[in-house]
Amino acid sequence: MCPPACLLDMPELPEVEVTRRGIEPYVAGRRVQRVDVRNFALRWPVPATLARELEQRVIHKVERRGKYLLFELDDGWLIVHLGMTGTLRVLRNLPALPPAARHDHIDWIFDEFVMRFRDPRRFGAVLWHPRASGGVLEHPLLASLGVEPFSSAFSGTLLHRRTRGRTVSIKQALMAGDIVVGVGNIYASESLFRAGIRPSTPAGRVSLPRYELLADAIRATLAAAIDKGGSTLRDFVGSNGESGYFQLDYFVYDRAGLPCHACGVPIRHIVQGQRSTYYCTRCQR
DNA sequence: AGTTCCTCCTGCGGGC
DNA sequence: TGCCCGCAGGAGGAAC
Repeated sequence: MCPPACLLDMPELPEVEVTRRGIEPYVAGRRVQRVDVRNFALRWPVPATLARELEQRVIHKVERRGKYLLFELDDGWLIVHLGMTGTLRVLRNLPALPPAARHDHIDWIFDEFVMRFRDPRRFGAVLWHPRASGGVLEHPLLASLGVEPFSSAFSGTLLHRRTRGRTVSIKQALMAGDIVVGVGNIYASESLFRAGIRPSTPAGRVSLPRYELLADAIRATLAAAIDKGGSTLRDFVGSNGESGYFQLDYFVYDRAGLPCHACGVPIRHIVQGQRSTYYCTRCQR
């Protein structure tokens, strides 16, 4: 069972979006003075040229695609994925800048603040995509991603169409990221509860009306999490080294054996694709 | 093409 | 108290 502290360290789309909103006002339009890479061994090696590409260059804006953060510069994009335990923080109190701790792998040093990447488990990634290689969405990691859940392209119809003939469970199909992005392990369980769909149902056997409910449930779940994060945004951008991640009151996630908030039946825990799933045996059929 | 399995890494908790 | 072991997880990539 995942201990509570672990839950605070799992960035899904809402956490990534809240991070983007937290740092964008600081870095947009600002010039990177220096880049300090202390550990190049993330999920993929940090490019040896990272400092050379970024130093003395201006970051124009910060966008998000799925769970990837995209920092646009003149000559290319800095791509950051937070993995499981990654955080990006803005440290403004330079005279009292905390010394880099064991898992503080990269600092981007600006005139008036430092942006620091911490990632204890190093499942995160920090990459560079030169403009000469095309738009950032052509990057191999981004090119085949599914649609954004808040875009007009995302709908029950899309979920229905893209799952015809698929035998994989609906929960695993949601998490795969090739149909819709940003629905990780926690919010997959939560969204399926809201939609009243059993996570083990083969994706190809979920009806269109139920997919319409699911699309709404996914948007509602993610939006609620982003709102919650927005209300605690100040905790993200501070001078201390705390995580700052937020946590919704989950309907089912990590609540094995506890009563369903809707009907009181104990929440069940199963494993799908080596990942924990939680659901209500009465509310989800 | 679709599905399943493996892998990276560290912190935490259980068992002794 | 301390040590060893096993597990969790995002998601790409290999193997069917």
